[in-house]
Amino acid sequence: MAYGLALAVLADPTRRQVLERLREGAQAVNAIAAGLPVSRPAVSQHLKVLKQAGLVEERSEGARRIYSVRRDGLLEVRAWLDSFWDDALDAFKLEAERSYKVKKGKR
Amino acid sequence: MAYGLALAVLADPTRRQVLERLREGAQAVNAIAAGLPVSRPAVSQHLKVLKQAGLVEERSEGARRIYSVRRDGLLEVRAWLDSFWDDALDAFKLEAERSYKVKKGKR
DNA sequence: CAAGTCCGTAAGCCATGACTTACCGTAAGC
DNA sequence: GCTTACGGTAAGTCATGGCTTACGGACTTG
Repeated sequence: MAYGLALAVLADPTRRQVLERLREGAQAVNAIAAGLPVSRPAVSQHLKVLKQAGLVEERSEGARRIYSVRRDGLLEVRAWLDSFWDDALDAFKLEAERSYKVKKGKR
Repeated sequence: MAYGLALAVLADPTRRQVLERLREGAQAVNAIAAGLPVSRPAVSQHLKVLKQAGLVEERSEGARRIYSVRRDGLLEVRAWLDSFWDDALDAFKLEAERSYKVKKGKR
């Protein structure tokens, strides 16, 4: 239902780079900012927006804030895209979620 | 590969409304603009951008330009989202495409 | 061919948002 | 307790882009 906000947030290339960094695993803000072409405060701002959109989640670890991808947020966008295949929607969602759980279980 | 452009394009609410109108079937520009809260030229501009991003396609029918959704463009975005499930990606894509064809064939 | 429809493009306005530097609170280490 | 890392927030700048009105070209119809 919040796919609109998520899409607006995913529109920014820097923000997508942040997400891609997090794809490899949860990281602190400094670690994320290292290697990105923008300043650390800029990354902080992006993380705030990503969090509001439900695309990342934050956990405190001492003085550090560890961010990680929140896949449910991405699923909402996926669901909207799937809706363009109309009645195939339900099949998509079910299969997708089932596949994911199966994969996870295997590890 | 062009998912970046597609995401930037999908970020705009009006543009998504245009797409949603087209979900019900191919339409001419006037028909699309009717019911939308913006002017017809604005719709034209959005259609241009949507076309550049590969999200719609255009066909001429006399003086009218008929636009329709180009699902392959949406699939690129889907594929990128799926990549956040890493190796589950291939399974998703295969299942999704297969499901779609099955559904289509049933009609 | 003249009048009317369809729609793309140009020009200009204005709001939004991405970025920077500067600053401040909080936690950790010597 | 001081100093140093960590990172969120404020303020200000600047570019981007979505919208409008005005215009012009292409096709259709009488």
